[in-house]
Amino acid sequence: MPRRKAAKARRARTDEPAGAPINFGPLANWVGFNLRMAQEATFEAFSHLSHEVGEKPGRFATLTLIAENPGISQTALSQASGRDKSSLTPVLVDLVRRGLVRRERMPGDRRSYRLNLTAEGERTLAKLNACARRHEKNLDRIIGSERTRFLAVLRKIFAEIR
Amino acid sequence: MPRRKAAKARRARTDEPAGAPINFGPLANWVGFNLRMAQEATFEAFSHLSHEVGEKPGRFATLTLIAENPGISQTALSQASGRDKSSLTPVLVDLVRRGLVRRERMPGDRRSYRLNLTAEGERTLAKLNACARRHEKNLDRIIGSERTRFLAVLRKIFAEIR
DNA sequence: TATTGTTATACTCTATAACTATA
DNA sequence: TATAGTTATAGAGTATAACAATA
Repeated sequence: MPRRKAAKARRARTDEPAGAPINFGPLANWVGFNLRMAQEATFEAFSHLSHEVGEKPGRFATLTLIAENPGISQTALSQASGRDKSSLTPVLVDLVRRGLVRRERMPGDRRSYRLNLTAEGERTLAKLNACARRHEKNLDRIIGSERTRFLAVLRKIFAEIR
Repeated sequence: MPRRKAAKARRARTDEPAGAPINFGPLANWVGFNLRMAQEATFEAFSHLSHEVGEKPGRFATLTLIAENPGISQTALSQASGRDKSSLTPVLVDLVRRGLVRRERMPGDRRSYRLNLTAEGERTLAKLNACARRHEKNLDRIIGSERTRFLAVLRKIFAEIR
């Protein structure tokens, strides 16, 4: 798990009594840098939770997108997640093999598949949603009353940064 | 560049006239998800700028940490960046080969090196800092008056999330 | 014995290009 | 010709474990 180290580094900056005081210089004041640190730490925390229910964190978005867009094609799914379709192939092979996703030929166009969750897939997604709720609760505890404003800024950045 | 695709996906959600309206379901309201989307988009934007000056975005933090902590050892540097020391070896080999970093044996302890920027390293860091300033200006334009509060929340998340 | 840095190796995630089978 | 999905392959970035040199 690549995230263990990151956790240790974070602790080094917070818990550590002394040792070697590292200077982050201008980095410490840059939004980009802090955005990255916060995101990595957050992702790592969610990773832990999802591994507890036996899933990789990356599966969450895939399962959600299939659940919310029943019958979606692999190409549409890859576009929605911003990844090349070839990156999706092994993910779907795994999800189908484990019985979480059902893949059927489109009736009208036999080149494409339509994707749906199986009952097992729904159960797994429910478990991941429970993780996400726990995770969000932790974040809410930290963010407090800023939540709405904070979320609005994140969305604005995503929509407008080039 | 893995980031091209992400850019396309973002555009798909914003510019696109129609096509296939993708449902993001509960994902759209989760802080964790939005944090990730914002960070990926931001990192991609900085990537472009740093490639324009012929550097990888990841070199920025490494060069800054060396500049701000002259004579730092590889182990200390790896801890500061939250990566294993073995991950740093190829990075430093590259930076030394390109004449950006000077590596000298510690006088007192001949196991370790002390790292410093060369004049060329300083120049490259200056160029990357210029990128970062441009990048921050873009972010500031988007974030507006929220900046201080937004930054405070990011730092709080990084410090407290587990 | 413990620590610093390197090497060997592997894993994850991603991409591009060439391919197959349809259309 | 064009599109949906797969395969082959590669690259970036990370990790662990074993090692050599030094402490």
